[in-house]
Amino acid sequence: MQNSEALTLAAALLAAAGDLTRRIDEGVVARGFEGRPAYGFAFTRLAPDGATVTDLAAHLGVTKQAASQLVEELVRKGYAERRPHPRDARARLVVLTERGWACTRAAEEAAAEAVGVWAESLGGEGEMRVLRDQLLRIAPYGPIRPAW
Amino acid sequence: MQNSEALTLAAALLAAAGDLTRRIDEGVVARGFEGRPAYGFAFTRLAPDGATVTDLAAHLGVTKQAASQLVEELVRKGYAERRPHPRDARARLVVLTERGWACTRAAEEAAAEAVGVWAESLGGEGEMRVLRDQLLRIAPYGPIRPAW
DNA sequence: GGGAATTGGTCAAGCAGCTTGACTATATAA
DNA sequence: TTATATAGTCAAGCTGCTTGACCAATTCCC
Repeated sequence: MQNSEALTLAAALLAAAGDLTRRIDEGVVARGFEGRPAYGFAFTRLAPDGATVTDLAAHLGVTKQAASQLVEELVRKGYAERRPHPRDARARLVVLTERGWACTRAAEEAAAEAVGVWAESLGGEGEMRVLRDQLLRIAPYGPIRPAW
Repeated sequence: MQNSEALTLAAALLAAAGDLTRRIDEGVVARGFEGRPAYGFAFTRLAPDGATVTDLAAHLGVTKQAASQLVEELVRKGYAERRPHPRDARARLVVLTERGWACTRAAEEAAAEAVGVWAESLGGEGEMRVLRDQLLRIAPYGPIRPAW
């Protein structure tokens, strides 16, 4: 692959990521939730059993101070709540509220909708799975932080 | 594709884009240039024949004020210069200097290097071309702005 | 056990990079 | 000609992040 092609790939990746992020955010807003793009990706970490601020920071690729501010925002808007951590009195377990779950489902729906549009461009869902598997092999657990 | 899978795809896309952006930026710095990630993507627009501030703003997905500040930065660092536009006295054509071309090549090299690492994970360059073509079909001319 | 080092979380201040708003100069349309 | 649109810049403001300092709880290790 030529050098210039590689930079084109990077640009395409960023354009696609930006497009998807925007579509998901718009979809969430259209479903009656107020939010910013980071919410959806925070939810994916909080969803199963909750997470600490430090976990969330690592997942999003920001400092724990920034993650703490995000959690404060989520709590203020009623999407999450802080509970004492069962095994560590320093830590607090951040879990989704019912409204948080609803917003999570909205984000997932919006994501599915956006991906559906893409599937048409690519000619089917099979291709989407291929794309997803390729991406997951590239950056399986990387922090989700595509900002410039 | 299930809704939760779609959100996973989005996360993987963002993680991959973030990983690549970081690698390219580090590679450019390692080659002796000071810069931030936006530079490389500005260069891809300026490279062929130059561009106006407004062109650049559209390409990056920011306001023309932000693009103007970026150009000011590029000029100050010796990567670009402003010339009178041949057919429009309001506009100014921003073109790369020799140092700007050198930095562009460094960015392309860094991108190729980063993509090379990926190619190993995916099992070959052919797969990378598939990935690139898929992404280009998804967001062919979208603005390059993956921030949250 | 007990002191040192580590870790989880928050408060405070600062800043980079973007935005909106206002304005000038040139170009285009009526 | 007059009015409207476009290219660019200046100025101010704000959002979301960072670094630095700090306290409380935990873990390490002798």
